[in-house]
Order: sequence, then structure tokens, then C-alpha cells
Amino acid sequence: DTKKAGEGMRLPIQINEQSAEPLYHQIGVQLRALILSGQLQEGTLLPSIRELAQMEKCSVTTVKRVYNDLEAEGLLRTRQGTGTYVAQVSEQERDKQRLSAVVEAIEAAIEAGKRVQCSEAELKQIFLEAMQHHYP
Amino acid sequence: DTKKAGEGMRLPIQINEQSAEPLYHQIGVQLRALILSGQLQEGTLLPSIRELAQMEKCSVTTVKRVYNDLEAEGLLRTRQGTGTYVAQVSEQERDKQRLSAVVEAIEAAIEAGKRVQCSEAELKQIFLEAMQHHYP
Amino acid sequence: DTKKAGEGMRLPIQINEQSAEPLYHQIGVQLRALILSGQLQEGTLLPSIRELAQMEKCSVTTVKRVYNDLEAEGLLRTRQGTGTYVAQVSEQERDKQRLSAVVEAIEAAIEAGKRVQCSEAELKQIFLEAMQHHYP
Amino acid sequence: DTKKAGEGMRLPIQINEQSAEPLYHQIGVQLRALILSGQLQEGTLLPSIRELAQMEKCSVTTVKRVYNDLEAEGLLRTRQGTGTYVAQVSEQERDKQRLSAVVEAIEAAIEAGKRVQCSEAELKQIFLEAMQHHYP
DNA sequence: GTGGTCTAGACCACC
DNA sequence: GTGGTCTAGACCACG
Repeated sequence: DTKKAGEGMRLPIQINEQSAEPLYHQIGVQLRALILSGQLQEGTLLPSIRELAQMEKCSVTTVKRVYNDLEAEGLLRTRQGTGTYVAQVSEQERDKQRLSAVVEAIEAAIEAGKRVQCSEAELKQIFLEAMQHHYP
Repeated sequence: DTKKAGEGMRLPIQINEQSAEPLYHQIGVQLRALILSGQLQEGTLLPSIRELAQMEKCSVTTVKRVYNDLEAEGLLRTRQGTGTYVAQVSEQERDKQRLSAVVEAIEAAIEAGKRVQCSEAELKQIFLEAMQHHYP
Repeated sequence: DTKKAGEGMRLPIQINEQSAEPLYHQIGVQLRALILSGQLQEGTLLPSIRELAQMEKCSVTTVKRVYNDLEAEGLLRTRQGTGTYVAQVSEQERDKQRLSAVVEAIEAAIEAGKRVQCSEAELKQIFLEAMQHHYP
Repeated sequence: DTKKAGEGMRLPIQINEQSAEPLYHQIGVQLRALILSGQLQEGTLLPSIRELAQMEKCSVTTVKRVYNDLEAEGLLRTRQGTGTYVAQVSEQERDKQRLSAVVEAIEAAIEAGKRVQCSEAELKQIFLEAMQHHYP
């Protein structure tokens, strides 16, 4: 009961070559989000490390590192000779993890605001303005 | 008209040993915020590199890098033999820079939310909840 | 004097999908134990490679490897066209092999204990406690 | 308050070249045991990845992987430019982890015994005999 | 000096 | 075909 993805399966992952953020981290963040948001469902077969490496124009080792990290987090399941699958995660656990990165980022933003002595109103205004750009 | 800070001047800068964020970056972010928010006024004499290194229990080269970076940004000015001072910055320029880090952080948070397919309402709720913790 | 097993013969072999242990190894360990403990007697006809592969939902090459390994150990015998049988093994040889895996596992456990500087008493307590769970 | 280890610090780690066990795993198991058993105390500076690689005659990348894994487990703490230290772990957490590998190994041994239908007495005898060799 | 990332490629094990 | 390990070396970032 593992869904097979087509051979040419393409993950919507975008690499920003300009960014100082490490490659494996960029890929990891996006793949993690795809799983936690349910865009990749349980049991889905991911591209092989070689395929994804080719797609993202990076080394096989780099992709392997991403898969390793996500497996350590319990989001992926790897079987030698077979491939790498989206692991079973409890609905509860997934919901918990889904927003954790967002909450952290919001907290960080608010702390940045407090460091420059933003008022509550000032922060809210910045937030709402940014939201209008993203959810018009 | 350069105000002298006492020898024992202490900057309210906190290092988080646990964080993976580089030392020079942690210090830089906080010192920049102190200047941009007006907590350190124009002309104020900062602690010498050696003094600050001792206070923060880090290497002098680390502090040197921070002072260099902020000088390059035009926030600090170093005079040979006298020390490092908070530079003159136009009100307009300061206001512009003051919130830039905050805006960036908010943008990053919203993008993290979109990656896991947060709705507008969901994001707003997370933001407001976090705000309540910081501005009770 | 070779006993025939019915076509639908089912071996009590359980695959653990979660384990990182290779499939052929999981199957091999259990089949070997069935033979060495006498639960499968001399001359018994085993399921065909294809049958066992179907039962365990694995590849025929995996089962083939298991049969090959056990044949190399002298526990199985394959006759072209007829199938694979439990081989004749001297009582003495079987007794010797039966406990070898157990002894090895016990040794490994004790060495793990010594690495974290377990006392003799500590190790004995752990062992006895675990035994109580398995032989209540 | 981090204890400095002498430059030539040598860890009592033995590699078995014959074993099929991966290098990074062999090193990891032993280093983990040194920490959990208290032979390496909190704050101790470990050999640099290059030093340890030279000592164990393996690649820097392999050592890095070990340090990464143990850091992910919370046993090590790494600071760029500075080195790798034994992390602070609560007494309680350390005690819990210290025996977990041992318990697992004992469980595995007992299960191996049950597969070949060992009696309780038989298993106990094997265990006690093995103990006599290790704690004479 | 330290660690952090990335590569290209080798060789092996599993299915 | 798949993943798993390991290497040697490059280049960068931090203190």
C-alpha cells in the first residue's frame, strides 16, 4: 500500500543559488514542508537520490544528507534496494510539526521588533502590510 | 560634541551559547539595534574592542569584525587612537534601517507559513497569539 | 524418506517492515532457527521460492538468496526440479549450531554493558528483569 | 568552565577493520559509551575532527558524521571555529540513555533464544557462563 | 587553528 | 535499479 510516483516525478523545489543558506538546508526545508502540509502523502515514493540530485543539479551526497536528516526526524523511511518513502506520521504529530517552524519564525520577528523598540501597533502594521502582499 | 561613556560602560548584549548563530552575528544584531533604536546616541563612545571582548567573553577578533561591519554600514566611526563612536546618521536614514530587519523577519515567517499552506486566518492567529505573550 | 509439505504450507516467519535489518537476513535468521530447533524436520519440503516470496511479499531474488545461504551452511538441500528440502544434519552438529547465535548475542550484550561500565550486578539485574518479561 | 583536554588527547577507541560494521558506527558507539558512562565529562573538548581522523586513520568526513550524529542526540555541542565539546546532559537523561543499548541487546539475545526454543534454564546458563568469562 | 558545505567518484549491499 | 559507506580534497566561515 505504497503509492508509486511516476518515474519522472518532479518535486516543486526551488534552489536559490544566491542565498548563503546551505543547499541541503534549502532542500530540506522545502521537502519537509511538502510532507507536513500533506502535499506529499504517506507512502509516496520519492525520487531516488540520484534522480533528485540531477533535478536539483547537486551532488548525490547532498541529497542523501537531506533524506538522512528527514529520516532522523521520522518523516521519511528508507529501505536499501527499494527507495525512500514518506513515512507514517500520526495526524497529531504532523499537525504539531507543521506550524512549529512558522511559530518560531514569528517569534523571531517579534523579538527583532522589540530589539528596536517597536510598539505593539507598529509591529501589527508591519505584519498586516506584509500579509496584504501575500494574500491579496 | 562626542559624549564619553564611562570606562565601565556596559552594553545590554546577551550571548546565547546554545544557538548555532555565529558570535559576531549575535553581537552585531544587538549592537545595530541599540543604535538604530536610539538607545545609543550619536557620538557615544563605545567600549574598546578589548573591553567588549572581555565583557562578552569572546575573542577580540570577533568584536573587531562587528565594529568593522557596523562601520561599513555607516553606523559606527572609528578614530585612530581615540576609539569607536556612534556615527551621525540622518533621521530619515535611521528610520528606514530601523525596521528593515523586522520587515525581513516578518516576510520570512509568512513565507514559512505559505510553504505549509497556512491560511490567512491561521497566520493571523499565530501572530496575534505570539503578540499577546510579548505585549501582555 | 522426504516428507512433503502441503502446497499451502505456511512458515511462521514475520517480517518487520520498520527494521533496518535487510529482508534476506530477517528471513534467514528465522528460517535457520526453525530448522535448528527442530520445528522443521529433516526432509521437509519447503515452499518454492516463488511461493515464499509471495507469502512474505518480497522479491524472489531475496528468497533465493536465503535458500542459497542456508544451503551453503548445509541446512538446506536443493534438488533440480523437485524443490528445496531440509537437509540431514548430525544431531551433534545441529546442537552445536542451535545456540551459537544466542551465545553471540549474549556476548554482544555483555560487551555493550562493559562499554558503559556496568557492574556485574547491574548486568545481572537487567538480564533477570528482561527474562521475567519473556518467561513469566 | 570547559575543561581543556591536552593537545595530544587520545580517546580509547578501537576500530575493527575486519568487521562489516560501518566505521562511523563503530566510532559512534564507543564515543557515545565514553560520554554516557562519564569517562568523558561535560565540557570536555574533544579532538578536532582532523585530529581524530588521523588517529583513527579515516577520513575527516567520517569523523564529522559521527560528531554530527552525537550532536543530534544532544550528547555533543559544536561551535564553529572553536571545536566540539561534551554537552550538558541531565543526570536523569544520561542514566536513562546509558543502559538503553544494553537493554536492547539483552532483549535481542533473549529473542534469539526463544526462536530456537531455549528453556529459561538454558538461557540463564548461557548468560552466567558468559558473565564468568567477563567478570572472573 | 577550528568546523561547515559540497563535490565527484569509488565500491559495496540489497532487491 | 536502489540506498550505504567512505574517500580526498576543495573552498568557505568563524574565532
